[in-house]
Amino acid sequence: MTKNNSTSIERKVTASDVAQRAGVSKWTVSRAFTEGASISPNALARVLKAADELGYRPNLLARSLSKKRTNMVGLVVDELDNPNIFLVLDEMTRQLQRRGYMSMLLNITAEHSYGSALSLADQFQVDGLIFLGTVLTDELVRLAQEIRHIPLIVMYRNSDNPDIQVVSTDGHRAGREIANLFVEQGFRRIGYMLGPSSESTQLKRLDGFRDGLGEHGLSVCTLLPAGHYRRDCGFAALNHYLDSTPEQDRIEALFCENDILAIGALDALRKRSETVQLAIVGFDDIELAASPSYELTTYRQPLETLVTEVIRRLTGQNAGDMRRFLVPGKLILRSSHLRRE
Amino acid sequence: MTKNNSTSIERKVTASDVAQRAGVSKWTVSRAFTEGASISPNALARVLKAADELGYRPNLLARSLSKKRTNMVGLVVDELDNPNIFLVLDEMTRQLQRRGYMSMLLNITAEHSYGSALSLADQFQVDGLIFLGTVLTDELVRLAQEIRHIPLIVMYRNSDNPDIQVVSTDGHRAGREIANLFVEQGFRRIGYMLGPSSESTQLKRLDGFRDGLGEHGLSVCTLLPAGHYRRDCGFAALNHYLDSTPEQDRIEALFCENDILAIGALDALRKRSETVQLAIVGFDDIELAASPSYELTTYRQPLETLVTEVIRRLTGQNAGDMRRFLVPGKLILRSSHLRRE
DNA sequence: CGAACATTTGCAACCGGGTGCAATCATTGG
DNA sequence: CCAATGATTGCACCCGGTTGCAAATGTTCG
Repeated sequence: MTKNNSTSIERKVTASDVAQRAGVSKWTVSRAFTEGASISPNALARVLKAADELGYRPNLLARSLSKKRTNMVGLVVDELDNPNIFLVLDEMTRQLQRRGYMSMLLNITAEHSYGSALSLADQFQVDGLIFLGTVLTDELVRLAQEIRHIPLIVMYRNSDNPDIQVVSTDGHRAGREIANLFVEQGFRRIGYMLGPSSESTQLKRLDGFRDGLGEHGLSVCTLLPAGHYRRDCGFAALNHYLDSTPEQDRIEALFCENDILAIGALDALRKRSETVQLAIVGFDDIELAASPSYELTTYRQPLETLVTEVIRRLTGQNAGDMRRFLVPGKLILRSSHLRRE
Repeated sequence: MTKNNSTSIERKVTASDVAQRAGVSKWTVSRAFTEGASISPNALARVLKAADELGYRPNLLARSLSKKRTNMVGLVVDELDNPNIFLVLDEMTRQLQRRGYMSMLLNITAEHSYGSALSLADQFQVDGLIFLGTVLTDELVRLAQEIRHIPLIVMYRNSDNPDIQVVSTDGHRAGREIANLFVEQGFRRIGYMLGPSSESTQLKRLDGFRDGLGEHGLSVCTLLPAGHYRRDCGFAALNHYLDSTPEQDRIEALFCENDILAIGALDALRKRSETVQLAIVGFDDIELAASPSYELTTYRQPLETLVTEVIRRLTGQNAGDMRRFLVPGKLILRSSHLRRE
């Protein structure tokens, strides 16, 4: 972009300014910046030259006013303390930007901000709402639907609401794979640590885990509720269990609903004075899982595939009419699932 | 909001619709939604009633077109893998939302996306750019300045560019405090692990650390460059140092530029077969620092204060003309800074 | 060379609100 | 009771683009 030394402190350059300089009408300028519009090569060149000299960039808000689309999407987030969300945000914002979309972060961590956050998104005319690992309460869904018809997509979770598209890892299948892993290791007394219950039901991991164990005549013998997806909650949950369960009654293996809980659980094992035999598997494969402090066996979700699919749906290219898009992830074997020596 | 059962699939409700229903002109509707506008209590009530019945919400994009402000701010982020950014994003988006601002996430992780990301922000007419723990390269600053005059604020870093406001923890002071801590513990051979060098110079932690040691006749005897703020980089950096340094020559204490590096360093200690005597201190106080696996002594930045100040400046209430706002943080003592038994 | 068709380009109107001013209405007071 | 004063309200026009249509220009071919 050529340096504009005369009027850089002035107001924004508009299409009319460019038009005047290029000797065309402002409508022609508009066409120059519209893909596939009817414009002569000559006019196009003159407009682009003038635009470059003036440092012109179209005002997307004005454009959005007449077009129906704003190219802004709301990313609804409620667990900014779960490290997994980082990976997702990174990939998602990057792919969105590459396609000219702007990501608006909607933080609904504070309970009372449900309504105000969605209302704000509505007023800013977002093209769609993407729920990233968000607890989809009925209240939240109801509020989202009050916004004029835009795609509502939940990623990393499931939902039975017919108005919400689901793009997620196949939690049921993942649960079964992990059940098989434990069975192969010869464990028989097996537990499951779950997060916020409303959320757990949307993940289907527990269902698959139960079914998988069932196929071998086993069942989940202990459920450890952790309350939130936070390391300290996982820590406390397992600690409490160990405190209140005599050694001979304890589970031998534990599947934690996600990595941050599993890491809390591993911390609990480390912290105790006695040595506890307990195999642990997590979910997500966050960076820390690879740490030599944890060596966590876990299940990696196909992030890039999921994000791509979310954006396809967002831009209305949803092939077929499948409301749900479920893909398998990949088991990442480290050492935490092994019987300890 | 009253259920609107007749036209919920229709286009958006506009001010004119509300006006018609309330029996006033659309300008009166506009006034009803403008703080401090001149409108009779009677008209206000009628408009609000009609608006509620129709589910009307003003179109903020249209409003932005005539007003000068958009109430959208760009959050520029480039290290979505440093856990500390979570805390910041959470606090920042929450405070912004509370004031009716929308946060646009600008991910500039991929080098080539510098320009396109900022250009996008420009076209969306953001009211300001906040650099959250971002490497402020000259190139980035130049691009940002090409946008028409809006506040540019860097948080968590320093900058000498006169056009950029700085809101940050006093890194120099923090470095001195940590130097004193090590000196009190009786350490004499002391090292420092730094991240990307361009960034390190903006933090001033090393300068303060050096000065602090200098006051006791000591100096930083080893610099460990980690390349990036990532756990595996911290891990590799310390590992490499230990591999290449005979035991008697090694440092006794190490200040890592942030927690995630420190955690990598602690992982390196854990992973080694021999026991290494090395006290470690980090910076940020991320959640994981409290883990019993790490017990990391660290330095907590006054997040809420910083965010509040950023928003004050963003909204143009910058009292006085101080370009820099530097506040002290707080040393959090755990056990990693102690001489190991 | 001129009719028939294809490309370009300009124009009025519009997207959904906001601004400044003038017209209208309601009070107040002489 | 009527003029002066202040509070409300309506209106034309603007913000910076886009759309649909018609006029203008260019091209093809009998």
